[in-house]
Amino acid sequence: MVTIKDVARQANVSVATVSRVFSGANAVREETQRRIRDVAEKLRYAPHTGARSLITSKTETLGVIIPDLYGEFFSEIIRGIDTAARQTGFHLLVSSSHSDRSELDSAIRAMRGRVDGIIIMSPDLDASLLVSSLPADHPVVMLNSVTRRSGISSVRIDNRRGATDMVRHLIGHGHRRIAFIAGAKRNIDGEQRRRGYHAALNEAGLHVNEAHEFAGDFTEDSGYEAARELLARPRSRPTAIFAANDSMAIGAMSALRDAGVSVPGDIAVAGFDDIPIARHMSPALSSVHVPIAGLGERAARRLMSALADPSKHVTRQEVLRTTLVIRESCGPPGHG
Amino acid sequence: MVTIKDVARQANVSVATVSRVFSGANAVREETQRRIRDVAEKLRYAPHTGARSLITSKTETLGVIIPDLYGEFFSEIIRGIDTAARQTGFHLLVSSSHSDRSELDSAIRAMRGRVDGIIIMSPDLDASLLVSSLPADHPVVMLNSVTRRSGISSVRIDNRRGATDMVRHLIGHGHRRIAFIAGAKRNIDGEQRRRGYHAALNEAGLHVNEAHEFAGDFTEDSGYEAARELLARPRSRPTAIFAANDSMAIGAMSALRDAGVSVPGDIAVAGFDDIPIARHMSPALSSVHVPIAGLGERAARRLMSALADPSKHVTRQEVLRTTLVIRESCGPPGHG
DNA sequence: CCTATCGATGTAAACGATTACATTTTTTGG
DNA sequence: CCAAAAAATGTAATCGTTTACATCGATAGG
Repeated sequence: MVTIKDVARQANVSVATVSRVFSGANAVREETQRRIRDVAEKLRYAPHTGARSLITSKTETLGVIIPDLYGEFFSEIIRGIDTAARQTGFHLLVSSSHSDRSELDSAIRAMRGRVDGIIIMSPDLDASLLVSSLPADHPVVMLNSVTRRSGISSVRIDNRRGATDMVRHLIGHGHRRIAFIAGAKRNIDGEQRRRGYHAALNEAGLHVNEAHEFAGDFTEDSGYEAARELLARPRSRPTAIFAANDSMAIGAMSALRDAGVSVPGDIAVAGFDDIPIARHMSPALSSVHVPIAGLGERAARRLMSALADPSKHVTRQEVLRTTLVIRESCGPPGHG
Repeated sequence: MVTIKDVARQANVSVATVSRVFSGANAVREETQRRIRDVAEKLRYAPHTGARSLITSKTETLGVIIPDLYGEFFSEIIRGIDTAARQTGFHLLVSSSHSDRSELDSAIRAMRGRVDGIIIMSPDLDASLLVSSLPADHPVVMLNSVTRRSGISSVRIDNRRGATDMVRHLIGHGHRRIAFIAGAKRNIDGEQRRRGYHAALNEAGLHVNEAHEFAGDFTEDSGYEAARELLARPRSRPTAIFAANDSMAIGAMSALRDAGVSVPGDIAVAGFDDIPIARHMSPALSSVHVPIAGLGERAARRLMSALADPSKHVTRQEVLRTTLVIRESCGPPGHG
C-alpha cells in the first residue's frame, strides 16, 4: 500500500511537504506541488483517512444508529440525513438492528474513533440513559426517540397533534365510533399517536372506548388482523378506523375489501406517515403527512452545527409539525 | 477523552496489558483482567476504533457507493448488504449521490483507510475503469453496474431474461402490439430490459416497432407522460404496456385511469422490480420480481469472503434470476 | 536447591498521517 | 551586493492502539 512516505521519497521532499499539499495547507511552491501531485498520481496515492483523523481527531463522519432498515420510513430518514451530511462533506456510518439494550450499547461504543457525532433513533428503548452512561466524546442527537432525560438534543415529530388533527377531522365528518389500531407495544410514536386520538375524542365529548382499540405492531398483517377482529364484533361496529401508521391502514383496507365492506362508504380509513404508497391506493389513503426526510435532515444539521462550534451549541428539543392529507379513504360515512 | 493510557495508569498496569484485555488476546490473569475492566467501566473507556485499525489495517467496515438513496430499490439493497454485514460484525459506510465521474472518484478515494472493501453500484457510469485506476488496496464488488472490464467481481440480476419472460407472457396472452417504456438513458438495467423486450418480440416473429418505444427515466411522472403520449397516437394503439420498472408502470396506470382506459380490459400493464407497492395497486400490478435485498446480501458476502481470504478468492460474475409475478394488471385483452 | 520452562506483564517500535518549530532558501529594499 | 524578512521546506513529536520481544517470577523436574 502506498503511503505518504513513498510519495515523499519519489518526489524528493519530506513527508511534511506532501502532507501540506494534500491537506490543503498552502505554502508549497507551485512547482514542488506539481511534482508531488504527479508522483502521487503515478503511484495512485490517496491519503489514509483513518490515520489522518487519528491526529486531527476529526472523521467527517456521522454515526447513524437505527433500529431497522426495513421499509420506507427508515430509508427516507437516512436519505434526509445523507442529504444534509453530504452538503457539508460528511459521510455516514450506519448501524442498524438493535433489538436490545446491550446491542445498542455496543453499537454506540463501536463508533468511538470512527465518527464525530451520533444520531440515534430508538423509538422503543430509552436510549438517553444509555447515552449518558457512555464515553462522553461525541455529541448526540436523538430522533423520534424515547428520552426521559433532558440535556440531550432531539428532533421529533408532533405525533400527538397529528393524530388529534386527523381524529378531529373524522369527527367533523360525523363519525362517532372511531376505532384505533395501535402501534407496537412500548413504541413511543405509537403511544403518542394513541394519546392524540384520545385527546380528540375527549375534546369532542366522546367516550374513550377500550373496545375500539385494537393491538397492532405497525405491520400490514397486524392491520389486516385488527380489521378482521373489528368486523367480527357483533354490534356497534365503528364507522371509521384510524391506524397508527399507513402500513396498518393498508392492511385494514385489504381486510375490508376482502370482507366486501366498502371504503369509505361503509367504513372510513385513515393512516399516519403518508408514505408514498398512500396516494396510490384505491381509494387513496388519507393520512397524516410526516416530513420524514426533513426529520433526518434536521437532525443531521443540528449535529453538525454542534460539531462546528460546541460552545455555541445549546441542547434543544425540536418538534416538527405534521400536516393532514385528506384523500378518498375517509369520506363522510354513507357518502362513499 | 479517556484513552488506553488512562486506564493503564489507574489500573497500575502497562497499556499492553489493557490492550490485551480489550483486543481479546488472553494471557492476562483473571484478577488483573477484572481490575482493568473495573477501571475501564468507571472511566467509561471504549477503545478508539480508528487508532486500532491503523495498526491492524482492518476496519471491519464495508464501503457502499450508491448513486442515490431515493426509493425502495436502493433502500432494499442497503438492507440486504447490512443484513449480511452485521452477521459478520461489519459496519457500513454509505456514500451516495454521485452524478459524475469525478464525484464517484473522490467518493472512492475518501474511503481509503476507512473501509476494508467496497461495493459499488453504478448503473450509469462505467465504474470499472475507475476502479482499476484507483488505489488498489481494497477488493471491490460491483452491483448491477456497467462493467466493461472483467477481472472485477460483480453481482447483477438477469434483466434481459426477466424482460423476455414477461413479454413472452404477454404475447402468450395474445398481445401483438406491446409498448415499451424505457429506463433512463444509458442506464444499464434499462438497456438490458429493452434488449429482453426485443428478444421476446423477435422470438415470436413480431416486428420491433420504434413507434412502440417510449422514453422514460424510471420516475412515475415519466411513466405517466409516456402513457399519455401513447394514448394520443391516432391508431394502432398498443394493447399492452411493458415498463422498464414498476414506478413507471404505476405512472402509466394513473394516466390510463385518468383517460378512462380500463386496465387490463383495454390495455394490459406490466412492470419490473416487483416493489412492495405493486401488489397493493388496484388492479394489482404484474411485475418481474427482483430479489433486491438478496442482491445486496450476495454482494456483501462475496466481498467479505474476499476479505477473509484474498488468496482463495476468485473474481466472478454472478447473475441472479428473476421470477415472473403475474397479478391482475396484465390479464388477456378484452377479458378485464 | 538449582535451572529450564512457562505464564504474565512491561518496553518500545510500529501504523500513516499532521503540525509546531527549526532550518534553509528566496525575495526585498536600501 | 548584503542583511533582514518572508517563503518554502525539513525535523520530529504526536494521535491511540497493537504486538514482537524482553523481562521477571513462579513452578516443576531432577
